[in-house]
Amino acid sequence: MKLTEKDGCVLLEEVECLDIPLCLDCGQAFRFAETADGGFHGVVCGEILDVKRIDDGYVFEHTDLKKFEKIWKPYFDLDRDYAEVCASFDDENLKKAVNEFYGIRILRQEPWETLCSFIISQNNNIPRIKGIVERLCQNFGEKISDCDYTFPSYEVLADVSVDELSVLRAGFRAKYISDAAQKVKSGEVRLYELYEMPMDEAREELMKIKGVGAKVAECTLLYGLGRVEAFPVDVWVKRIMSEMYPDGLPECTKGVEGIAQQYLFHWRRKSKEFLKNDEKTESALCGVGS
DNA sequence: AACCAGGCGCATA
DNA sequence: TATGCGCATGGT
Repeated sequence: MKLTEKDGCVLLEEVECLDIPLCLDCGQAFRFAETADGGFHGVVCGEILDVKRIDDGYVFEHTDLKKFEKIWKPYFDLDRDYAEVCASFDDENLKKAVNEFYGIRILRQEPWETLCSFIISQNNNIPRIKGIVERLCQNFGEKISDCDYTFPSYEVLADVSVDELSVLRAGFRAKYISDAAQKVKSGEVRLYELYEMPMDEAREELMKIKGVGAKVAECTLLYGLGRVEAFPVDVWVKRIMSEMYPDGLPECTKGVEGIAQQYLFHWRRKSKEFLKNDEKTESALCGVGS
């Protein structure tokens, strides 16, 4: 990894397996948007991220080496050797997924933001999840620029009534957000102790919250607490498991199931390889009743 | 106009 | 333990 500071920017070069646009747009984070110049813009831990590709590296705007070490290096999990992890995947499907979407990493997002975002994600679609999260920040976060807001803290949200949360248009999820904020604030849920807690205990801790089941707990542990052994199973991963791994995940994913999951998830959703069959399935389903 | 969306809580057996 | 249904809202 090579870092160079210049004019209030940091140039990042020589990192294997890092595709930042892909990381920010593969369904693990909900606060980023592509800019007109092909970069990405968002807010992380109160810091504005503006990043774009340049030659073989990336330019991070309005930051310096110190801030980069503190915020962006952990956020993009730059100390983990993903090339090595990917190379260890001794499995045909995983190899295809990695080959087509090389550079996906598991983001180390802020735990509360992750928990809250994935509560909102349930029975929901990504464009609307993003809208709700955006309104959450605009209404209850701190304004840090003309158009940027921080993600609101659990302390703030714990004192916002479910009724006041109706501006989010989050539907039945509003009461879950409120319950989560209150339980984290009171210490009933020890969110910031989940980094090293045994996985089963960590899952149970999160599932004390109303609206947090196995899937949301697993996503929080994976994307929020860097627990790469977590394995969220959603509708897409269910498809993968039944289509490709009826007897369970291959041995080579042991300990990094979450990383394997992210590649498989994105591949199964986005690869052209599956488009035809999925359309066929849909039209077949549509045709049943008519 | 039904049906679906990175699920979950609750009721029922 | 295992199913199945309803749920707020918005997009096709």
